[in-house]
Amino acid sequence: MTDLPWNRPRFKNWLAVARTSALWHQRLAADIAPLGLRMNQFDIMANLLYEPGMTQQRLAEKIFVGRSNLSMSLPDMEATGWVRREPDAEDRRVKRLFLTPEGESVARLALEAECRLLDEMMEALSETECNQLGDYMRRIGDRLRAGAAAANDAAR
Amino acid sequence: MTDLPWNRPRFKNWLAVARTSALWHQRLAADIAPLGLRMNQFDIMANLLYEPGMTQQRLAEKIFVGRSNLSMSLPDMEATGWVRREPDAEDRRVKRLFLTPEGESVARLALEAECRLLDEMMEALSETECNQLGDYMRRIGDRLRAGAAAANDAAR
DNA sequence: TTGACATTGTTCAATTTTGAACTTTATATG
DNA sequence: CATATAAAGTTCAAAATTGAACAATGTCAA
Repeated sequence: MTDLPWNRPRFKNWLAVARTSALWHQRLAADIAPLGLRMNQFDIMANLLYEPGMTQQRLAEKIFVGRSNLSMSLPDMEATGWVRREPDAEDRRVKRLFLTPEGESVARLALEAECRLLDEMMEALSETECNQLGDYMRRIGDRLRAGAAAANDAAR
Repeated sequence: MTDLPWNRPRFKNWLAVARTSALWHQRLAADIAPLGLRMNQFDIMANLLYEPGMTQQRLAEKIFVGRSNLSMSLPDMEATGWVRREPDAEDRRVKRLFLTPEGESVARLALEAECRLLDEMMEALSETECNQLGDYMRRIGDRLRAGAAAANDAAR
């Protein structure tokens, strides 16, 4: 492969994925900013709304961030009154994370904003196409995770 | 909308897009790290390989980053010997960006790594499906851009 | 039980990223 | 022409993010 990959189908098509995701990230960030939320915080809160009681460790993995990131940002969110951390009864190392009522209502507002954006952009696809899109991305994601695990094993 | 959106098709499917993109970002970052490249630098160099002579302004837009970001990182990359900046003849405000020969060879290596990763993960899709994926994402991207433009006009 | 190892979360300094103010140059309008 | 406004790039301090070292707790095998 000495010539450039921009006309390879896989490359070109994935570029559309990467670009559109980045654009979406930017738009969503703008849409939730009025709520006083940054993307990082939104990720945290949406995950806690979906799965209350998460561990910091688990949350960090889900949002692709280091553990220290949460150690830095959670105290702020706790001070703001959005998040509550309570020590686990069984394992005294772990802290379990919950949204406060105020945190939950902010999270719901942000999710509504996300849904509005989603509705706007997903108008471009039929429901069938939308489902196909999800299917394709899940399949690719599975491959990626398998590859990451293999690379991990090799490094071990 | 008082109940949670996780079982809405649009939400669920887009979540797969967001998650898989993030995972891909992480894997690619790991794969190019041995070349001494960070993702930000890779984005810069790949774009300059594709379109030499870009303006800093234009490059910043393409990689979704502020102008100051480039003002900070380009001098480093120039010092490393990967990038060259030359003043535009017609407009003395702009600097045009080029890869040096060494920069180009690093960029090509990184692109090869990206192609390997792409081949690995795109095995999950047939060529038709891969093209559909690109098509869907381009259509969504168009919608997003239209919406962003509208929001911009409204703010004006 | 002990000792080695793994896991969870924190700390802290270093790196990266950002946004606002600024300089310089170009463009448009009266 | 003169003046106002816009655009390109830089600077700088503030904010966000990271990774490595660390403390505390849990696990497992001998």
